[in-house]
Amino acid sequence: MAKFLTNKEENYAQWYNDLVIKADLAENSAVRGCMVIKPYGYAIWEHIQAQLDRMFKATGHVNAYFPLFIPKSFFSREASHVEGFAKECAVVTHYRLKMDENGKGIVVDPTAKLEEELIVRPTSETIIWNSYKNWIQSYRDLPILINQWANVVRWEMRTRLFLRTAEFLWQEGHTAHATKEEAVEETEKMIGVYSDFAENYMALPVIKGYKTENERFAGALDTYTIEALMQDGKALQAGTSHFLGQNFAKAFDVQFTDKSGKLDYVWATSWGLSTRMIGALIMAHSDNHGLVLPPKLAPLQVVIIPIFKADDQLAAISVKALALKTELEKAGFSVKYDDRENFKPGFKFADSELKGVPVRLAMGPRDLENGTVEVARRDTLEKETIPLNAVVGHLKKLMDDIQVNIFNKALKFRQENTFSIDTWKDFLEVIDNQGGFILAHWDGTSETEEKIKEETKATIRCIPFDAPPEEGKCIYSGRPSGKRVLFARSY
RNA sequence: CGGGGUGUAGCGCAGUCCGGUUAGCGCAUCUGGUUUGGGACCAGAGGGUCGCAGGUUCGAAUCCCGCCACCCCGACCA
Repeated sequence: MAKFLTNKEENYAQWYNDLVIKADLAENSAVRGCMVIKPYGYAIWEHIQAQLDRMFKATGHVNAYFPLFIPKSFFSREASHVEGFAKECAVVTHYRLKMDENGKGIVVDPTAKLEEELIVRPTSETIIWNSYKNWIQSYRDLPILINQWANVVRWEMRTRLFLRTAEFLWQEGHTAHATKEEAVEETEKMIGVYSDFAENYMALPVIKGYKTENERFAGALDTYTIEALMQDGKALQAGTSHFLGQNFAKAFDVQFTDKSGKLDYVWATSWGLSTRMIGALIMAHSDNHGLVLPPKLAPLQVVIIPIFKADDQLAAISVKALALKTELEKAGFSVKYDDRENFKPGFKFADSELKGVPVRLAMGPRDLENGTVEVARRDTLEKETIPLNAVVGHLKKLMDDIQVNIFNKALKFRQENTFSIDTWKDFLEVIDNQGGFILAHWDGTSETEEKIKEETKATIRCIPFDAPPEEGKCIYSGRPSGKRVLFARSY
């Protein structure tokens, strides 16, 4: 079965790579570390975008667009921000090429050196706050609630399709507020939007929490995260929301007059979610047959496959199948009729599974005779035959079932792979042998966190929002701790 | 950026150690025919700057030098 894919039990990393390529989501490009997102993969991103965009608008945000290039001087304004990103920035130094004087090829024109070098944005806080400075004078100008859909560049050493690429697509929200409380509320609201999106659209259960100081965004006072567990027991940070305090306002001198006429710095947040989510989607749900996509994000929800011997048979089936396609489309499903004549049904079945189409309908002579259609669901691979006139109603319910089922499956997996650990010995045992999430006590110091990372490669993924107070001793140092934090090896 | 591996037709590979006809094989593609309820078969055809650039040689996919890309493992990160 699935002879074109590496089994995920055999080699999970290879299975992932195979799947991205074979399902036609993306491929490597001629540029180191950069991927080509192919139409099928991009369609998934478009669904992610469309839904998130609706959710951003519903929470009062508007879209805008800021430049790809950031003057180097802007970058150095916020100290910890520069430090965080300096090592992975692409820099534009020249603005012109010319023909090589020795006649061969084209070279950078050394006379066209930029006076001030430009950084290709790894994130846009600085360029955006430089604009906000001009937009904000009074409390009446606040809040500013802007999102941008953009590409960013982070010069990564080691890349993997979707999970970590030198250039990736994302959205970044950047908001400005009059009060700390309002900014914190925004930060919380947006991690809530992400978690709602992850769980209800991606069918991906996530744990919301605070990042530790070590794992925090460069320049943030507080970073909130949603953490998901992949099928190989590694964690993946699926979205982050940052409370930036007044750091960027101070760096760019953005002050406003409040109601009482007093001058104060503006409070900021930023939040982002990237094409990495597609990697999460793959690793959370898919199997050895291929992708498993949640109906709410699948580019194609239903594929109809005709089964026929002779041309006149195909013609008869096509009439019914196309009528069904129209009916399903009217009901809001995205449907493809796969009447390619150069492939046998078996191939098409396998192909629809590889691509993760949630529901497959097969229609052959038998069905024509009986007025039925065969319905196969991708998540469980179960098949059943139902009357043609009941298909629309059936699929409406089935799509919901699939959406819920893959969420529950992922949730069950997470529950079975989350361990409450109290001794260092058990911690090592679990990290090395099964992976997964570990809930354990931690003394709250960066030193301990570093030591644990060095010795086990596990990091604190987050301090869960809902971690109940519980007296205990740090798993590593034995010092007192007031609650458990979430450890895992991560992507 | 360090260690290891790979690069030969669209894809997967053999050939490279030990240089020597016209660079092969499978899949895919095209044509014709037979097929079609879980990855069809037969016959024929097309498709190659052997990753790129130098060098050694009468002769280089093969040997030498440099570069590039990808994969795996580390360090760094969303």
